[in-house]
Parts: sequence; C-alpha cells; structure tokens
Amino acid sequence: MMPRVRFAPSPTGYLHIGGARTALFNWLYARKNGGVFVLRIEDTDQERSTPESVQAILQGLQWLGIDWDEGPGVGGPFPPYTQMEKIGRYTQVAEMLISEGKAYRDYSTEEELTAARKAFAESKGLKEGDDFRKAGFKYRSPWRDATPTPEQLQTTAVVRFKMPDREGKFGFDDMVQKRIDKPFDDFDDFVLLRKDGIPLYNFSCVVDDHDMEINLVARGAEHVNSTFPQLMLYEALGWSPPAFAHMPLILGPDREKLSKRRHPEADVMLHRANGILPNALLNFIARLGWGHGNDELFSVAQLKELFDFTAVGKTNGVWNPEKLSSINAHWIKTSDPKAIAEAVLPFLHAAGVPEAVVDAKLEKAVMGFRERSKTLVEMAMKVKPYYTRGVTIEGEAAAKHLGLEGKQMLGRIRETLLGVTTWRAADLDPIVKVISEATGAKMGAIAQPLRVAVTGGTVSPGIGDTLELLGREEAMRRIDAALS
RNA sequence: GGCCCUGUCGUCUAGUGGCCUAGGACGGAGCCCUCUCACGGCUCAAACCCGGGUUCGAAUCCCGGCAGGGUCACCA
Repeated sequence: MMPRVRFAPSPTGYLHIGGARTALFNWLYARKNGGVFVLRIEDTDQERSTPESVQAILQGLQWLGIDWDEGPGVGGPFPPYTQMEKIGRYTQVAEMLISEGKAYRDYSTEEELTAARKAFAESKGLKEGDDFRKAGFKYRSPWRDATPTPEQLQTTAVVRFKMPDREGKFGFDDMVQKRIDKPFDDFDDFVLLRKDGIPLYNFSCVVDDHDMEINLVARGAEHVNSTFPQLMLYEALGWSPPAFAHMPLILGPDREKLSKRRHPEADVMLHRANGILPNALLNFIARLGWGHGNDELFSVAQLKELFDFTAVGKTNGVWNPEKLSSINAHWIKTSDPKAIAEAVLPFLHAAGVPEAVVDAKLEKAVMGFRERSKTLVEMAMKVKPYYTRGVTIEGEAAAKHLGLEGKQMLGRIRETLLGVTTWRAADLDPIVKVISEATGAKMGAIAQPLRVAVTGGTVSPGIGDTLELLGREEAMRRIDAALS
C-alpha cells in the first residue's frame, strides 16, 4: 500500500523545531517508500491563526527543502487543504453522528460548565488558583440523552461525541510507542463542534485524515492521549483508522517541551539567521530521537535512504546547541564551495559588503575559511576584511609583531614580494621559507609580521592563501601602510 | 492528582541474556601536526536511577520504589 502521510501544522506563529522534525520524518518516510507527503493547514483556532503564520510555515519548510506533494500552492485530489475552507464538511459529518445517536447537541452554557467544573474541583478539595483539571472532572451533560425541543434547535449548541459506556481497556499498536492501552472510564464526551460551528482538533483531524486517505499519522508524542478519542470517532463513523507513529518530544535546556514561549531556539528561522545550513539543521533534528548505528553525519539523500520509524526511540531529547554547531561546521567544510559561497553571500551583504558576488574570489575565501567557521555568520565576519580597502591593525597584534624587528622583517619581505611575478598561493607560500633560510629567522618571525600587516590580526589562513585572496595590489598597499 | 510514556557518560545515542573491561558522537582535559588560527590525528576523564527477583549468567526479562516528561479545554 502506498504510504500517504501528512504534516498538519496550525498557523499560530513561525515554524517551530518540533513541527519541522515531524514534517521531516513524514517527508523522509514518504520519499523513502514512494509515498505522498501532504501538507494541511489546521487553522480552526480562529483566535490565534493568521495568514502570516501560514506563509511563515510554508517559507520555513521551503528553506529546509521539504516539499509537499499535496497541499497549499500545489493542490491535490482531496481539496481543500485548509480546514476553514471545509467547514460544511465537518457540519455534515457531525449531523450524521447526531442522527445516528452517536453525538448530541449540548445546550449547556459555558458558564454552567465552568461552574460545574469548579464545584467538582472544590468538592475534591482543590482551591481557587489550583489547576482544576487535576480533579479529574468528567462532564455529564443533561442533554446527553434529552430530546431538544424545536425552540432549542433554533439556538446554538456545541456538539459532543457520545463516548460509549464500556468496561475495560482499549488501545492501539503504535509504530514507535508499540502497544498503548487506556481504560475506557478515562474518557469524556468531548466536543466535536463549537457553538459557532467550527470543529475542534480531535474531530477535524479525523475527518481530514480520512478524507485525504492518510494511512499513517506520524506526530509528536503529545498527541498519544488524543489518539484514543480519535479512535472512538473512527469506530463510530465506520472508518478504518490509519496507523500511528508518535515521536518523542524535543525538550529545551530546562527539560520541558520545546515551546515558542520559553525557548527562542524553537524558531527554525532563527537558525537560518544564525548561519546554520538547512541540511545541518535537518541532520541535527533527525538525530534527536532517531539513530542509525554509530553514525552521526547524514546528508538529506542518506536520510531519505535510511530513515525508518522503527528506528525512532521513545525517549525525549534535549536540545544541544554545541552538537548543532559541530554538525553545521562539518557541512560547511565538506559541502561544495560554490554552494557555501551562495549561502554565505546574504550574510556578507548584511555585514556591509554589498558588492560581494559569487565569483572566484568568494569561492577562494570560502576555501580559506570553511575549516575555520562554525556558522555562516562567522564566515562572513572573517571574509569581510578581504573585501575592504586597507585594514585596521589591532593594537596588541602590532605591539607584538610590528615592533622594530618586525618592521625590518616586513621591509625585507616587501622587497621579495616585489619580485614575485605570479601572485598565487603556491608561489607565495615558499617565500617565508626562503627568507627563513636566508636570514636564519624562524618561520613564525616572518609570517606573523606579514600576517598582521595584511590582515590586521594574528589569525588567518595560510599566508600564501591569505595573500592570494587579498590580491597583489591590496596586499602591497597594506604592507606599505604598515611600514609607514 | 488520574491516566499514558520514559529512565546507559553533562547531552544525543549503540546495545534486544554471555561478544560489555559498556562502544560512538558533541562538549571537557592533554599531546602531536604547524608560519598564526583552525582542520586533522592520538590519549584521558565521564554512564547502565535504586532495590528485589528470574537465570549458570542481566544494561538487556519480571516486580516494586524513585525520578523525569506528556496529557487531562467550546487550543492544536
């Protein structure tokens, strides 16, 4: 059977890391198994959903390189892919359930419900300010088995699912969590449709997954508990449920579920701004919860080949910025330099080098700094001085390497450099050694004054590469400036 | 609090009864390489939550504690 999986974010903000990983695993699974990856927008929370968030999520996925086969922008055989555009469908399904006695209109007011919840909580000894959910309140609406009068039918009501009264437990086999069971008496008559006719998650999710012929629902483990009412809904509707895979959560440094509220690193685009490569982020989040033997580094192509839900663990993972950084460093130094040049370009522009373009010089700069940069931001900062005219020399570096002796040496180097005909690293590198042999000076006593003169500091790639990158004209200009 | 899930170095993990003197990676310490900084190479420190069973033998199976997380809405 061809897998049909989906990622169904609710557009209440940027794409967050947990969502990105859910999308990634679904996408990898579809790509590996020749399946279809569906993107669905769950915007039934009218309070918090915004069109800007939809765009932010789409852009986040695009940046990561996660493409969808059906959904916003691309369409598909089961439209619409945005829940608010198919309200009529949910109403229709709800009506069907009501007519079959599997759901009912509840005319209780919100105030009555709140009061009942509060009274129950207080009877359990909870006080004002406590979390009333702890009381284990289950609402038994007086309308559960009542027949509404014609007048009532004219007024609005929520629609509740009539949870069957049964003994014992029921459960399901999860591809990640294995068997999970729960006692029946744990469940409540949950709300299908709000008073305004807009469906709630547990309902719209089931209707859509069915309508879109989703056969594997892979989502975060925070949803395992909602799987039970959803399963009851499938049964009541006579629909066959999909398979499930509930992935472990990603935790913040404080060990709590990574949330937009408390954890800035939850924002996918923050990592882009920080100079993280998309494939590095993908590599990192894939390893949070999923593993393949002792391997750590995976290209997207390898991920597509190796990923499997059976290798996803059950333990939550803590966000580890150092590991991300190290994985990013790996992909910076091993990716095609031209691709890195393209990636670093916007950062270079932002750093104040608007004239930079992807050319031979930038690629050379990338080669010079790719082993020295953990992020694109860092690389841009390091590359920038090679694009300016002249350079400011750090006081400490000058004091250490451009004293009387240093300047004398620099003068000698200058004379030698004047005779160089081809300004290439291969020709420039040996000069340090030649002078060392001629004068008896240590290589460091030669390279460092030169390095400080042309870069302004004590740190740079090999001296030959540094000079070549600068170009003859600029290098000589800086040497002259240091000498004067 | 009820219910559900989890518990191997600080972190991510390998490990599915003997291959474990518990392996890898990040981070940490040190050494080597070296014109600087990096990269790279090598070495070291660092873990089976606790207690009972089962077994000739347990990180691996069972039970009980403890700890952590999730969830209990007219949010998703």
